[in-house]
Amino acid sequence: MGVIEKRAKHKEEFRREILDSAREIFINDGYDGFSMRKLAEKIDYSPTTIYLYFKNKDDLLFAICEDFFANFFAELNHIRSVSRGPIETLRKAFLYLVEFGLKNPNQYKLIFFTKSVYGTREELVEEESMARNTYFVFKEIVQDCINAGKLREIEVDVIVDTLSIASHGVIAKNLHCPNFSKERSDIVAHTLVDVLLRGLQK
Amino acid sequence: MGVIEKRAKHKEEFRREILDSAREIFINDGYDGFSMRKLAEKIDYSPTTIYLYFKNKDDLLFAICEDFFANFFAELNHIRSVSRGPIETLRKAFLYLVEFGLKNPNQYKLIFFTKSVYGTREELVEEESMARNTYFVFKEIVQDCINAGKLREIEVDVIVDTLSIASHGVIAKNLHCPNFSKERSDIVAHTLVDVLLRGLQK
DNA sequence: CTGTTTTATTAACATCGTTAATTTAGCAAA
DNA sequence: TTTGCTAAATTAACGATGTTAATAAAACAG
Repeated sequence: MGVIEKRAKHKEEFRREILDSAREIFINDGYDGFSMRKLAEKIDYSPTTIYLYFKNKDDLLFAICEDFFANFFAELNHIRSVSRGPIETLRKAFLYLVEFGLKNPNQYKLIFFTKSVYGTREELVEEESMARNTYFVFKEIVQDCINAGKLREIEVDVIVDTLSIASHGVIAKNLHCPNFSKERSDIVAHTLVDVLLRGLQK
Repeated sequence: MGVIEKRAKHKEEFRREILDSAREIFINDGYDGFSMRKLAEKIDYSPTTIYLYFKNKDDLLFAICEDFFANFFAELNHIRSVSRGPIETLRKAFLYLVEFGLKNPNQYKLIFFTKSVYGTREELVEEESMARNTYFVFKEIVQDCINAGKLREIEVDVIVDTLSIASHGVIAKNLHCPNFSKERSDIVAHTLVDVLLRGLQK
């Protein structure tokens, strides 16, 4: 790209381009491997230019997380609208998260393990964000199962936590044991889901 | 400590002192928060002195991991020698790991989530290390249960993985949700252990 | 006391995130 | 077209990082 055309871009469009390049580096090289200078070189601008569009490195990570949760949020609503019962909804919702993690372990790690992007749960709930919206929908999906009398009467948040524990564990294992094959990851994950849901049902 | 006495120390003793200080910083400030200069200031030596005892930052982390696995290894052997059946051994062994994680989440994170200190499983198995020894003992404990006919006939490594998945998940959850209380962490962890072991038994 | 080895330090290099000061381009009004 | 303003981008720099090279100081063996 020539020097002259640099000015032609609109702000939002360019911001998106930066974000997409940033995500690539973050995913490939991890949080530590990412650097503003590396990103600058990739988009062919000077490092300081990035600061005109993002506050700092963590602001870039935050934007990437919000992107993810926006997609997850939409997917949860879609699943909810097409599936035929609360348990089926829950199973699909949970499997979507795990399968995303298995397909994109580095991104999963980036979002859930690298930094406490959204702070404590209280802080998460206080401030408006796509992560907050997603948390509420997931909780509602579990609550629907309880209301329909399909689950043993366990505190909603405990169930949500148990499921996210399982998901986090699968991906953590996947990340820590690189020669844990794709197929067995899938098998273990599905087995875990079945066991958990059966264990939770009446 | 005065300047003159610095020479009085023996190599091994000093190395141990550095390591203990390093662990404190690693645990309190995380992998990123740790710096050679910070450690140097803490032990009241110049940064480069550390390089006489450790190859680099990651070598310090490696030594800390080996320390942990040495303890874990000894504990597993002890549990094995005092418990009365293979299933009880497995339950205790697994609970020891999870409870260590709940008591020392930052250290657990440091060891299992921060870096791939030991590489792939093949690499882990190839090179002699306390982590390698620990892995083999844990696997043996599971194998003992299978040999005693106490478990459904599932591949040993799958069971080992499933258990470590659960453990990793509990700690990951604990780290990511700071106001996940100690009590509920314990409850969820123990529930998970029971469910898993019951699900695995015939 | 001398020579060698061990231990520690100072200085420096390359890289990082980030800020301040400055230049350049685009555009509207005179 | 020229003037002035604003937005966009850059250069230079600061402080901090991991790490290496060169050097000084202490400990010790002969």
